[in-house]
Amino acid sequence: MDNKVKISRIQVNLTQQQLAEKIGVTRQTISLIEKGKYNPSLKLCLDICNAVNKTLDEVFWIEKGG
Amino acid sequence: MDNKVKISRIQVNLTQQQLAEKIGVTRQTISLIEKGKYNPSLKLCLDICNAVNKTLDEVFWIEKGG
DNA sequence: ATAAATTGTAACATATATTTTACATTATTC
DNA sequence: GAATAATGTAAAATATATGTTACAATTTAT
Repeated sequence: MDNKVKISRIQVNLTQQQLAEKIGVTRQTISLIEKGKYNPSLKLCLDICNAVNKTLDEVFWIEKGG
Repeated sequence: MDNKVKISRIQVNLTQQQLAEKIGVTRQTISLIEKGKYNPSLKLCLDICNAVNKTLDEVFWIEKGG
């Protein structure tokens, strides 16, 4: 479950805490998603995208092999 | 929770049942997602995209007002 | 119009995302 | 290097996605 949440978050200068609050979710949830240990809901993905000004593809799409 | 699963599925000539089997999920799950009554997991979204040859943005991204 | 296929939906069971609380570790600032 | 902020992580509780079974409604083909 790889993604680009962490890099996207840093690009808009948000801490996990701040992003979490902005979205209305727990800091732990953000942390686990960034670590790839959660399988987040679509709604949460969309909220994250919104907060970091990117689209789903930009944050959660992983190009398949080479 | 609007999306384009139904139209995407029809474009590749799959029934809900067939899509469900291809993904390894229940027909009901597909039905409810198409109806916008579920908030699917990212993994499931990715599986669906895979099955219908589209990206996350193409299937699950909703342009905001405008 | 009838039969068959496809889809909608409901109740209950199960798996798992998310919360809460709490503490340990790592990075940052002074 | 000490203090502070930021992050990683764990256990237990809760919310909710998904499975199972079953049946109704709708669509498609004959």
